[in-house]
Formats: sequence, structure tokens, C-alpha cells
Amino acid sequence: MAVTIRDVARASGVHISTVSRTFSAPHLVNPETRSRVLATAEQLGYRPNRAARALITGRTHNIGLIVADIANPFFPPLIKAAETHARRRDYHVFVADTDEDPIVELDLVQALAKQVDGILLCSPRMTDDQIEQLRREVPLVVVNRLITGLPAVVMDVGHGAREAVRHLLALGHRDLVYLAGPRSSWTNREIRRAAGATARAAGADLTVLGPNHPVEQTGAAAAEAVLATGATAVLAYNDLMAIGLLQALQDRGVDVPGQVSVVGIDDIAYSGLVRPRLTTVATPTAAAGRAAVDMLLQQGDDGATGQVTLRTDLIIRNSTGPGPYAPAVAIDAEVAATVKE
Amino acid sequence: MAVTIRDVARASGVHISTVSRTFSAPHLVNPETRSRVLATAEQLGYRPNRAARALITGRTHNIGLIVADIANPFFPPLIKAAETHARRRDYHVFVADTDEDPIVELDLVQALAKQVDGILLCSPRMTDDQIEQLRREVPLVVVNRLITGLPAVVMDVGHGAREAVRHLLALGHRDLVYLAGPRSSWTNREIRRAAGATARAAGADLTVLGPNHPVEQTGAAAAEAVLATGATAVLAYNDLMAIGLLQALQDRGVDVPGQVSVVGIDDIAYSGLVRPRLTTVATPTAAAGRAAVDMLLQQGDDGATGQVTLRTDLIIRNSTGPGPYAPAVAIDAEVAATVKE
DNA sequence: TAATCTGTTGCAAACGTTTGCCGACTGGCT
DNA sequence: AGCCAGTCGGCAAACGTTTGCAACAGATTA
Repeated sequence: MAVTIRDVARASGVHISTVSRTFSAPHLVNPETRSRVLATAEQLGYRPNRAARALITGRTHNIGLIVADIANPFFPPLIKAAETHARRRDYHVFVADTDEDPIVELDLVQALAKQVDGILLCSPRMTDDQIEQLRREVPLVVVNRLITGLPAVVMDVGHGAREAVRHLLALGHRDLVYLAGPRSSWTNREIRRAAGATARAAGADLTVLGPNHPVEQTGAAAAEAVLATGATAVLAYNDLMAIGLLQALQDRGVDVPGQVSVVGIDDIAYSGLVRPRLTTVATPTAAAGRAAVDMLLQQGDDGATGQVTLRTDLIIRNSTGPGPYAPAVAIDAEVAATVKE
Repeated sequence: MAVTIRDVARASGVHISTVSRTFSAPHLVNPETRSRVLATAEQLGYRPNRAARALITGRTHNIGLIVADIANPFFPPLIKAAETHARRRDYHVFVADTDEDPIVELDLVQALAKQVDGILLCSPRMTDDQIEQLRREVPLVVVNRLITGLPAVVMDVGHGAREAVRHLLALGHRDLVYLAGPRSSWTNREIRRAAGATARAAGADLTVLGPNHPVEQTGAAAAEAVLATGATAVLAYNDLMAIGLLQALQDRGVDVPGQVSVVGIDDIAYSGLVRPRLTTVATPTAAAGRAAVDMLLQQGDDGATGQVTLRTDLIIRNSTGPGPYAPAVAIDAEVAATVKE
């Protein structure tokens, strides 16, 4: 049915090995022969069969990209960047969605293992042990989680969380809430630790609410609990939850940022579109996707397992404002200072 | 390196063909032998090599999913649903992004053709001819576009657009704008035609502004042009543009829906989060993804090329309000009637 | 008792490539 | 004229499966 290397060989009067070399080792074939072969190949519409090639070379030129939830707006920019970057290097990308389920995740890696040259594991929910185990079956790069000995790309959310808390403290807030994400999330632990330490160091209070499924609904559902703590400022695990909370607070007649300030994390496309515009910590997801692909493709050459950390930045918009302990003057200056920092 | 069918055969004392049959035709092997083979396979961690299998069966158990822009929030729910649905049927999914470029699209289909059992082409930007041509290389299902003779899943945006225009007319608007999408989009043509016909039938005016790249920025950039037309209501090609327009209008001090009403299309996750909440036409993207996968997988069996149309519904929120020709009374009743319809 | 059938297994070819090896040819030197 | 090096292209094995065919055993039928 489909046109194979054999058809091209026959049509151009050479052996199949010559056709093969025309594509995979052009310098070994006479320029004249080469162009003749290329011409007939083109004319016949020949495309090398990657599966057959993979069988013998052991390289599939495919990579797997496993994410917790495609519909979570955090991931699409990462997926897009990774796919585009991979394709530029002649790799195709399997994308799969685990629905935040570690079991599905495990299955998926094993199912994909034989079909790819490596897998990008984004925000994995498995245990460290499981991941280390899998690494023996297939090259892995982990995104958004740090596991010693494993190549990884992480966003420095700790830094972002510290900046966010400092910003809130500078605005005069003393009673803070961290609206937590999934228990198995490395990012979640990082944020909690960094935010907690920063608040404590300043003698402020940080109540942790959670863990939570990181979607808008749980953010909204947490509004009651947040108000019950008496806190005046909230840092949420991600923008989705922050936005949900924002809406729920407004629905209850609570003014944001007048009565409560809200900060998100991720800077997803829409956090600048809600009203008030969300103050948030921007994470460079596209860059992370590209870096992870690079790391995975290099991995084959040497066994070097680097770990890349990408910086995050606080973006101050309109969902944060002065708190009850705000210095009477120069709040604007404070804010400005934080911005510049 | 990896464990093959041969290792399992040796370890369980049978021929490789028996091992093969244990997996691909269990009823042909003695239950006792079967369980022995399965046991050793399990113990050795054997997983059939899909590439090798594909080579001989001609079926890869992979499908390709090509979209115009992964980061466009319209697509992630579709991708997610398609992937999950495909996986349940033991298929893996290649996802690729064309960046709205027909040339990339063409390349991508050809590159993927040999590696998949079929391709889902979502909102393709190629010409009908090109697509028909490709169909000879690989089974295709087109989403969001109707091409005679090709299996397709479309959303009935025509219906949604008509409903939207009727809603605006009922509210008392007579000067409407359609903020158009990409020229090569089938959906765009459908909307324009349906909206135009409906407006004309009611003796109202519909100005078309475009074509435009279907992103938020162009929506915002169109604010000036929209105001210049003197129209009091706008239907946008998608929610992204509608939201961009919404923001830009508000930034200019134009009240929505007080002075201008805005309707979007798609009902992406965030259209309910902006203020005012966006009135929009909901398209069942997840269902479309599943239907397309089903269609593609069935296609192999018979050559039946159905075309599925999914209905769309107008969702009335707060970005639309009474227009200059509003009937003095009973606006609420009108609106209520439209809602029920 | 012989013939036929059924169920289970082994054998070997095939799928479309890549690649190490070897032979043939070319042209430049001596 | 003879030799050598270098270039080019053919040969065939290999990758990990599936599958048509044949072999064999035991059961059933005539």
C-alpha cells in the first residue's frame, strides 16, 4: 500500500541500502546518485517509516509528556512550548493526562516507555520511590519537582512565595492564610515552607488551609473558612483557586482588596482579566517546557543529570491592598519598593 | 537490554509464537500454558513492543491530534477528552500545534501519517483540496469544519449565532457588529452567514469587522473600530476576542452592557469569571473530542463517513442588556423567554 | 479399525528499516 | 604497467513482533 524504501530503490535503479543511506548518511553516497534517489523519493511521496527505523536504531524520535490536567490553564503554554521545541528537533510528542491520579500516572509511563526516547513528567503525583524506579525503564525529566539524582526543571516558587508574603507584610497585613494545593505536590510544600518561614520571621501569623484539589471550585468553597480565620490576606496555591476565592468573596459582599487581599501563583492567561486583576507570582512555564525538552534530548549523550531552576516574579495588580497594620503614610512607596525589588 | 518476547519464551519453555498468541489471541492457547506464560511475563516485566507489532499488523494504536493553538483555551478541554477517551480504547495520542499555519499543518499530517492509525484535524486552516488530498494518505476526521465526503464533527455554531442575534434583537438592538475570526475558518463563515441572515430578516444592520487573528489582543484592538460603527451590540468570533473587547471598552469608559452589549462564542472556562460575566454560545468541546475519536476508530471497520453535528446553546450572563430600541416594558420577560427557548 | 476432527503448539516468513562488511571501480602515483 | 587508496554501492543480518501453515496428539465418528 504505502510506498517503501524498496519502491524507491526499484524506481531509481539502486539497492535499498543506498536509498537508506541517502536519508540517514548522505555523505556516504555519490551526490549524483543521491539527487536521483531524492527525486524519485519525492515523486513517489516516500516517507521513511519511523517505526521500522526505531526497531533497529532503538531511537523512536518520540517523547512523552505527562501532565496532571491538560485543562488546567497552567499546562497548555508548557505543552505548546515543549511540542514546538521538540518538533524543531524532529521529535513528536505524546501528550497524556493523569487527572491528578498517581496510579494512572504510573501506568502511563510504563505504557509509553517502549514507544518513546524519554518522558517529561510534569508535576508528578507519584512517590519519589516510584519515580526513581521508573527512571530505570525510560529516561525521565521531571518538571516542577525536585528529586535528588533526577534531572529536573523547577520554578523557584519558594522565591515567589517569599516575595508575595513580603509584599503582603509591607502592605500591613499580619494575619495570613495559605490556601494549600494537593498534598503530593512538591510545589505545594515549597510554597508552604517559604511562606511560613517568611511570615514567622516577621512575627506574623500564617494559617494553612488544606490540602485541596487545585481547582477554582475549591478556592470558592474555601471562602467561608478563610473568613473564619479572621485573616486579611490570602496566598493561594495557584491562580485557579485564587480566582475562585476572589469570586466567592465578592459574592459574599467582601471587598477585595478593601477587606481581604488575595495573591495567586502561576500568572495564567486569565489572571489579568478578572476584576480586580489578580496579583500573582509569574512562573515561566513555556521556558520550563523548552528547558525540559532540551534536558531530555541531551540526556542520551552523556548521563549528566542537571537540575535547572527558573526564577519566578511577583506581579502586583489590583487584588492586594493595604491591611489593618498599614503604616499611615507612604504605602505607595512601600508598594513601589516591592515592585522594583 | 529491554525484555522481549524471546526472553519470555525461553523462561517459560515455549515458542515465541505461543507467547505472542498469549497476548494477541488468548483463546488459541491452552489455559494452563497461558497462565504460565503470563506469570513469567509479569515477573520479567515484559511489555509488547508496539512499534514491532505495528510493523507487521499495520496498526499502530496511536492517533494524531492536530490543533491550531494549544494555548487557546478552546482546545484543552477537547484535547483532554479526546486523549482520555482514546486511552480507554488503548490508543495513545500525539498532540501537535500548528500555530494557525496551514503549511505547518500540512507538514505535520504527512510527518505523522505513517506513525498513526488516523488523525484528528481540529479547526484546520488548509484548503478543502489539501485536506481531501491528505485523506488518501491517512484516515482523517475533521473537527469544526464541514467538507463533503469527509467524516466530520462540527458544532452547530450557526444555530448559536442565530440565537445570539435573536437575543440581541429582542433586547432592542438594531445596529450590530460581527467581530470576525480567521478567513480560513469554516466556523467563521458559518457564524457570519447565520448572524447576517438573522439580522437581515429582522431588518437590522450587521457590520462585519475582520478577518482577525482570534486572540484577545485583536479583540481589544477592535474597540475603536466597533465604536466607530455606532453599533450597540457585538457578536465576537470567540470568547477570547469578546473578552479582549470587553476590557478595552471598559478601559475607554464605555459601560458594558449599559452602552454596548457583547456576546462571545465557545464558553471557555473563563468567560464566567470576567466582569461582567460574558454572555456566550456554549460549544460542547469535550463531547466533540470524544465523538471524533469514536468516529476515527470506527472508520477502519467500514468506510462509513458520518458527519456529526453537536448542538450549541446560548448562555445569557451579564454582558448583554437592553438596547436603544428596547420595548418600554417586559424586557425581563423577553430575556426570560430567550433563556427558556 | 481407520478416518476425521479439534485443540494446541512449533516453524518460518514477513513487516521496513539500518549497518557492518566486502567487492568493484576510479584515478593518481610510481 | 602495476599498485594503492579511496569512494561507492550491494549483500545480508538484525530489530521484535504476528500469522499462515503444518505437525502432532487425543477424541470422535463411521
